[in-house]
Amino acid sequence: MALRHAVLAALLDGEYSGYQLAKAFDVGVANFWHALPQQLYAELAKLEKEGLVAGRQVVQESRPNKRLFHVTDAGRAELEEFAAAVSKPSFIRDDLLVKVQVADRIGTAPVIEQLEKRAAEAEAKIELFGKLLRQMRGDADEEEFLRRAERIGPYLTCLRGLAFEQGHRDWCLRIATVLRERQTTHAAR
Amino acid sequence: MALRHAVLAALLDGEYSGYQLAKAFDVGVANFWHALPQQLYAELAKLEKEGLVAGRQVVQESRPNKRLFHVTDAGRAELEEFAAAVSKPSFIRDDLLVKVQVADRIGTAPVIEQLEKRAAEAEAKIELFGKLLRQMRGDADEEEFLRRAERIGPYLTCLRGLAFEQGHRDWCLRIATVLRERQTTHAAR
DNA sequence: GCAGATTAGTCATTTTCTTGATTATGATGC
DNA sequence: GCATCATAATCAAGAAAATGACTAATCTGC
Repeated sequence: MALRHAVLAALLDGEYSGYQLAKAFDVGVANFWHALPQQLYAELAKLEKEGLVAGRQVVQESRPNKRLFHVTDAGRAELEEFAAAVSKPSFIRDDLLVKVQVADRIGTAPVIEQLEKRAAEAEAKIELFGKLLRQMRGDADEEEFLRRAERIGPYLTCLRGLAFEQGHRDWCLRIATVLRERQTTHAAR
Repeated sequence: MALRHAVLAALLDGEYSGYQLAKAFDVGVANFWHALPQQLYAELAKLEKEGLVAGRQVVQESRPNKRLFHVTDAGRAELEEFAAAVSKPSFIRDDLLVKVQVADRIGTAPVIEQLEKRAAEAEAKIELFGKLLRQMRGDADEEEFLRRAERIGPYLTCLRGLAFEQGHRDWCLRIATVLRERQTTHAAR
């Protein structure tokens, strides 16, 4: 029961269709969770059956009809319970780390390539998150915004996303450099 | 097929029993992957059946007997293939982020507590990783070590673990402070 | 005017991960 | 001397997540 609460959290800020949620939980903007469309549609169905969210049909002319969902009182209560419960620790789980772990034993070239590709992807996300943050806080500076604004949840999670991507980018570039230099100096193997 | 390669990677540095692996993949030292004992025993069984690892029985007197595993040539080939294949992007997936996302809507107190607990856990890991790094590089300074040492894979992944935990700790403390200050100034809700 | 992208959603299968319980022995703490 | 911890592993069940394929409409670019 994990995606469940992420969906409720995302729906707290308004009505969204499964499709819209899917976009938010996919590339980039997934600043606090990630999931595929199929998972979201399935989770929404379950949540609706349990009365934690409710949907309403919206008939569209130029587009397929859609269903917009919002959190019910029961859903809000569920979220409150969740927020008070102990959270499970978060672990890193990343293909690239496994590859780096063995890079010096089994050929560094392909790993270096991937590190640099990753760094570029991280860079793109950094820019995206930077834009989102600026958008959210408007004219105010950050301190000011965090003190006064009504709604800061999304800003705070986005900050974590930004820091994560910066750390990721820095590490990727550093490791790529280290491996590259060893390639030329160690020459052999 | 992901844990699979993490296990192969871990076994690259020597022979380990399922139990030993389980400890390495559990708390703390899981600097590049995390898994429970049951998963590891299951994965080892599969890997052995496919000939990617081989085990040998070690009879012990003062302890239950154990089986030590090592990577076979086929296993090493599998790892090489894996290292060259595209890696799937890494996503944050963390209960706490979900809670922060909704904290300002549904009671901040329990979330602040958890943020501070997390920060302390991160701090503990930071110290652990710091010790591990010092241990691995011995007398040499980092630059020196990374240029000259035979085996640097585990050092590099540990660096990522360290940076991740530092980022995590900093964010937790910052957000806890922000939420706490809002609690007193915003007073209401 | 047609290919391809975008919006909107569903179904089925498989893989992975988590939870919980169970066995057995020796070592360690008090 | 008894309780508990550490070593070493297995089994079963269930929840969660990932993969792949499919429908159907409209809008956009060339």
